[in-house]
Amino acid sequence: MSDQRKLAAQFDQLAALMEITGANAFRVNAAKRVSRVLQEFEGNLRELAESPGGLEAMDGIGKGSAERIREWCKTGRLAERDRIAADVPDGLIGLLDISGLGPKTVGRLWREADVTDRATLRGAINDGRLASLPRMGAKTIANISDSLDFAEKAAERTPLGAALPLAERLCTELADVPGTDRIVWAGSLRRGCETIGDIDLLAISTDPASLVRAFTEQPGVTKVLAAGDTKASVRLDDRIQIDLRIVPDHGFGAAWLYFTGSKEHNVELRHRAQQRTLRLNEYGLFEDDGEQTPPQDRGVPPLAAECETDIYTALELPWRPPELRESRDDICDQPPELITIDCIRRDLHTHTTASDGHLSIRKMADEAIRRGYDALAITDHSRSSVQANGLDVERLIAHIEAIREIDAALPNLTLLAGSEVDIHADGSLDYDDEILALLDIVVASPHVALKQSPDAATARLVRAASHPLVHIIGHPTGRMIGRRPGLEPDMHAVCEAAAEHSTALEINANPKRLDLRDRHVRLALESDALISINTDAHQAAHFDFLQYGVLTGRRGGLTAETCINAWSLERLQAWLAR
DNA sequence: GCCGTTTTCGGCCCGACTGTTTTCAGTCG
Repeated sequence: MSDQRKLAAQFDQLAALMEITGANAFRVNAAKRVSRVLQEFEGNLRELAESPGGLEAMDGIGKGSAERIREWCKTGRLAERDRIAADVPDGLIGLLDISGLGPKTVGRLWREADVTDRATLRGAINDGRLASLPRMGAKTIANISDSLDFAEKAAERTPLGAALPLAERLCTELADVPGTDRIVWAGSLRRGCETIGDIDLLAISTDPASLVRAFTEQPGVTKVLAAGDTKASVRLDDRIQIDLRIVPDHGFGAAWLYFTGSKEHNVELRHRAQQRTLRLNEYGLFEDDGEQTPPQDRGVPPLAAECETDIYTALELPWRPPELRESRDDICDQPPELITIDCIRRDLHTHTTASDGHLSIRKMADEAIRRGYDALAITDHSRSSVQANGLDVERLIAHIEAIREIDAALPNLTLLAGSEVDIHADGSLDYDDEILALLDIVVASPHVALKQSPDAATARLVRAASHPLVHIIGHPTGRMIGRRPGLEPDMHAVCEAAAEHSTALEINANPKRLDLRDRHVRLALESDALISINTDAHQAAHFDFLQYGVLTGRRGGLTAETCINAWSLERLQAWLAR
């Protein structure tokens, strides 16, 4: 793990420990913010720590945190974290992840019921210790017990690739409930995050009670967490939480903005409103008349509420696409014209039965035609990928001929004969140059030695990206979301090398990969490197992964101009032949 | 702890829902 990721985890622990011990909430927030900043940071933390004022120049890092970061670089420890951790059991931090348990309750459970982790919490529920505490009624205890079960079953966040189809299905079904005029998703799903904590739905309805009833009584609901007039929450299949909010139609934009977040983006917008003596909440943007009671409860008409654009405009800001509403995004910057799924004209990384795909060349080509693509690259695995039935030179040459033959028979689709060539641990490639020269397109990808050191990974990817016959670096880090971290190269160096040699970096759209990830796309664009969004399809349905790759690209600020899949075919072919 | 076009102190987003208590604290997003 990189320095900053390790240190971010330390700051996260520090924040949790501070919360449990009742530290000032603003100090806790500051520590959480430092953790976020560090997770986003790409670069050499130790170098930055040594340059005077370097750390302090980062938003959210002040004098105190800068000192702590320097301390960690020197000693490998955060003394303040260690000091608090000496008094507080480790297992308490894990209790904060249990829905319904906040820092106050966890602190009480520890001090008053000797709870130190999930196991002792279960024990305290079973032996009645919890019930003896004040403000611990039967319902509260039952809820804690349920949440404890749930936390053990659904430990992981839901991948974008599972959450998006689920949200689409729920919206389609709930749209049929009488009185429902509109229903959409918001939250991290709308922002296109690679994993989703819970799904947020937002609806306009003339009959909220019916909608809430349909929502809480739908098949698969294993727990109703809340069911009010405007808000309901359920757990579905003991797997994921779904929140539903119902708002009046005239305030839809304000609500959609609010529930899309991110939290940090909302805070910034509110702050901007305050500077203008305005007040922003989920009901709209109002004049701030100094009254305590919320304006919507006093019949005060909002200055803007109906659509998101109105609110941004009233705050003298450009509208921002949801994918660019993270803490790293400056609300004042003019967002670029982001790429859309309609811009994509072709897939440049796919597999057939020649290696580990499920369909023939012809069937893959038919699918590409069905989707309106102008070209398709067939890029089966190279010889080292034995587990994937990689092609030796003889098979590859025959495969190239087969691809060219089918290409000749297809007037409306250009088939590109390619290969997904393994990048060896040292950065050399799995075929000799004279073989690579026979191909229309070369996608070079790391598949093995994914635990090598950052320095070795950097050298490996820089070497591959600098190879004159390589067009695209496929899934550059080899990470699998939630399963393996993959390579952790110096991405600046990789992007610089890619830009210098006009090699494109892939956003692999498979939702298990999303590699490049969003922040790496940003780095690539800052270096003027090209991007390619590909699905790595092994069967027809995999072409649908495209949407996840596009979302990831958008989160990185990608435009059609920089994405080779959106170029005209002539431009692409000139670039391939360069 | 961080920050600044009310800048070195004083403020830091704001509302819904639940459970338990009876006016509100805690949690969540």
